[in-house]
Amino acid sequence: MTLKHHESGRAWVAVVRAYNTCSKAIISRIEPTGFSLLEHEILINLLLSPGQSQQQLAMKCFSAKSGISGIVSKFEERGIITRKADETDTRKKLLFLTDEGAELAKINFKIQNEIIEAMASVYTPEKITDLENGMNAMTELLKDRYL
Amino acid sequence: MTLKHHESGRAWVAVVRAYNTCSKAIISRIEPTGFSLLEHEILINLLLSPGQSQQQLAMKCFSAKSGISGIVSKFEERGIITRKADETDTRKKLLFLTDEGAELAKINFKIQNEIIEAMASVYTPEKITDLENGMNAMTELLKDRYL
DNA sequence: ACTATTTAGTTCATTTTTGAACGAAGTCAA
DNA sequence: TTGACTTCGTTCAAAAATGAACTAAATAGT
Repeated sequence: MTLKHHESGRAWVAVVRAYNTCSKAIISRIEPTGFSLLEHEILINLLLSPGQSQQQLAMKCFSAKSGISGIVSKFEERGIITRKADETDTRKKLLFLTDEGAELAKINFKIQNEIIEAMASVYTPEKITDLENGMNAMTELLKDRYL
Repeated sequence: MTLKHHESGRAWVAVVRAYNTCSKAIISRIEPTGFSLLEHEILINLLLSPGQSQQQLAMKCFSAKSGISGIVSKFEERGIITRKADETDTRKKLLFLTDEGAELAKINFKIQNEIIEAMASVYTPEKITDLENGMNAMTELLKDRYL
């Protein structure tokens, strides 16, 4: 075994760097809104896909459902989101942004979009699509083989 | 403003999914070694680049230097790493794996390599290089513009 | 040489995140 | 229907990560 990264290792390090740098950029830009990165992601997810359950949200945000539960409760008290019992499955609580929540979410969405568009500008549109397909293929492979 | 992701947004979501899925895969595979993900990354970083300071390590691992400090102290007590004062700057403590530490680090490195090689297999080698270059370009752009 | 500023590492209090246990609700098979 | 099993959300204690204050050491400007 060699003690150096192969091409794939270097490429993955680059992905990790980009991911973390982007996270820091988003965190610093959303800081004035008062939301944490996880809160921000919850808002954006509900803006784009209203009516999700907390479990679904936890999976999409890659965080524990206990954490989602707490933030969602807090947001409900603040009047940012509402929980509606699923009629076909009363265990589930379907989440929706209130009008006020949607306004706040849109602000965060805009900030994030600006950063992501800037990142994407280093690529051509075809390469962007390639990137999406490649990353999705990697994810599926990992899930099949390692999870 | 639309309420849907553009191509770039979808691509970035794919990157985030791949990143998080890969993290989970690594975590589950290194679990038997008893090291956390951050500990794992410290080991691999020191294996590939011995003699780093704690600050450098913190930046490479994208985590707070206080956390690095604690883990490094623990590792030193366990005999996994040694701290050597930098001769030209006595504030700095240069970190090296002991022989035992290097053995452990190699095990973790192998596990991680296997996963990353598998991910890379969905791409051609040229595309891997493209990916690396693109991600590095994104990182530099973000640092320039947002950090 | 002297002060002001910056940098490296530690410590500790706080915040965030996680995981396990639990109750309530749904599913499935006998 | 019953009983076993799974899933959804909550709670809470434990673990992990962070940020600010601090000491010591280096650097820069005067």
